[in-house]
Amino acid sequence: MSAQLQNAPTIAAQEHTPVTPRTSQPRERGIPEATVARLPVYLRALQALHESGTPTVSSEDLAEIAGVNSAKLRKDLSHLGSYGTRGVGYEVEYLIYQISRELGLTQDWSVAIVGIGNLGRALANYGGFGTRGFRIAALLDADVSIVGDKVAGLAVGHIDTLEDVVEKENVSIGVIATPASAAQGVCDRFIEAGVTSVLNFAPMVLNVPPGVDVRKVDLSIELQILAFHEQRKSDGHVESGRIGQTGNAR
Amino acid sequence: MSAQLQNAPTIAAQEHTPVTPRTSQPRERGIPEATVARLPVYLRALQALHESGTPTVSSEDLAEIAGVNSAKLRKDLSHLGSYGTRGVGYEVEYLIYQISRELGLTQDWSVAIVGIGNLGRALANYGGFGTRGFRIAALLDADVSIVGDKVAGLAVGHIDTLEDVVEKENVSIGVIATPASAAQGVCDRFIEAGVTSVLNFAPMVLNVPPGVDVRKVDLSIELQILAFHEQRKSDGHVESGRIGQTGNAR
DNA sequence: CCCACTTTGTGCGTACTTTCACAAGGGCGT
DNA sequence: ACGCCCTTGTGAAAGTACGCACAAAGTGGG
Repeated sequence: MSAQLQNAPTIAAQEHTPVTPRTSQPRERGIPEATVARLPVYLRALQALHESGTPTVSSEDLAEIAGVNSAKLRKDLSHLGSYGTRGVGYEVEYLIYQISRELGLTQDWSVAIVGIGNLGRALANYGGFGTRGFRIAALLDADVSIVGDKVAGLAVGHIDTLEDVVEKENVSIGVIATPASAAQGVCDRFIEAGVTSVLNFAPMVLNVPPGVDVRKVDLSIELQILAFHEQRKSDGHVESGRIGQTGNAR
Repeated sequence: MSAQLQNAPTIAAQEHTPVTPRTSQPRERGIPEATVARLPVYLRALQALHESGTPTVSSEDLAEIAGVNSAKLRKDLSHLGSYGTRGVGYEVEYLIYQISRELGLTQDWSVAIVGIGNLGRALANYGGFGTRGFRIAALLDADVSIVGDKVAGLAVGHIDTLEDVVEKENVSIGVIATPASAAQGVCDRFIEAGVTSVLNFAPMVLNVPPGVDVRKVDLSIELQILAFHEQRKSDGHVESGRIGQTGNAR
C-alpha cells in the first residue's frame, strides 16, 4: 500500500463547540466541519470543469478529480440540499453557485495582510483571492523602508494604520504573515479593531477570545508530518499510506 | 460560543488505509494520524519553554500553550510511551527528544523546493527548516532568468537538474511551489526520481501512485473556510465557534 | 406507456477522535 | 516512614467521520 496525503491538515481549526443550537429547523444549519473543509476543493474542481465547457458531472467523476470517495462527495453535497439529478449528475454551473453561496463567496470579503515579507508578497500576488470572493483591502508592514512600495498593485501601508484600514475598508479577515514575535500583537490589534477571523502563518498559537476564528497554516509542521511518514516507510514497516484527499479538513 | 480555529486543516491527508498490519507487537507502531498532526505543535511549545529555561511542565500548562485539551494532550503523549512523572509533569528537554525522535527529526531530511517565486523564496528563507531536521538541498525553477540567483544563500538551479539533485543530495521530500499548471509535471519528475513525500502548494490535486505521500497547503481554501464561519456569524445564528487548536490534523 | 439503465441520496455498520472522570503512581512535608 | 496532594495514564462514553451498498428517482429508447 501506500500513501498519499494530499491536503493535509496542518491547518487546523482550534476547536469547536456544538454550533447549531437546538432550533432544529427543516434542514438546520449543521454542515460538518470536515465537509466545509472539502467544499473549496470541490469548488475548484467544478470551476475547472466549467472553464473546459463541461455542463454536468457525475459524483463519480467529480470525486475522481477532487481526489475523494464518491460516496463522501455525495454525502457532502447532500448537506447543501438535493442539487443533483439522478441518472444524470450535477449541473456544474448550478453547483458552483450553490457551493459558493454556502461558503459565503457570493459576497465580497475584505482581507488585510500584515507582514509584507516574501510570504506576504506571495499571498498578495496569489491569484486565487480576487477571483474567489476576496478583496485585498490593504498590505501593512512595520518596516518603514518598504512602506509605500507597490506590491501586487497596492501600496504597502504602515502597521499603525491598521485600525483605520479595518474600519474604512470593512476588513473582516486579517492575515498575519509576520515573524512569530509580532504575531500576537498584530492579532490583538485586529481583534480590537473588530476583526473576527484570522488566518495565521506565524509559527505560534495565537491567544484569542471566544468568538474569534483563527486558522493556522504552518509550513514546518507540514514538513514534520511528512517526515514522520517518510520515516515509517524506511522503518521496515509494510505500511500502507493514504490516498484520496481531504480538503483542508482536518 | 465563539470560535477559534487556530490550526485548521486545509492541508489534509488525502486518504488513509489501515496502516499498521496485523502484527500486533507490544506497543505497535500505531500513532493516530490526528496525534501525529499535533506532535509538531507540542514540539514547538516545548522548544519555547526550553528556551525560556523551564525544566518541567504539566499537561495542563502545555495544553494551554498548545491550545488543546489537556486530556487529549496526555493521550497523545501516551502513544509515545510513559514519559511523564505523576505529581510532577513532563521534563521538557526529554519530551522534546522523544517527540523529535518519533517524528523522525533526529535525522536530517533533504528538501528540494521547485518554483522560486515569492512563495518559494518565503519557504527558502523560512527559518523553521534548518533548525528542525530539514536541510534545503536545492532550489529549482524553470525560469532561466532567475537561475543562478542567490536565494537564502543557495544558488537557484534549473529544473532540468531535478533528477541529478534528487540523487546526489538524497532528497526525500519535494516541495512544489510552482503555478498549478506546472505542478503535476514536477510532481511526476520527483516521483520518477524516487521522492516519496511531496508538499504541494499549488492549488490542485496531484495524481500520485500508491506509496507516495502528498500533503497540500492551499491558501485560498483556508480563506474560504474562514469566510464560511464569518458568514455564519452574521447569519444571525447564535452559533458557537471553536476554540482549542488542532495541530495540523486533519 | 413501459422498461432498462444510470446516478443520486442515504441508512447502517465500522473506525477514529475527543472528552470525562478516576484510579494508579510519585513527590514532599512532617 | 507515613500520608496528603498533585498529576499522569487510561477505561469508557459520546460524538464524528467514512464508505458500502442499495432503494429511490430520473432519462431515454422502443
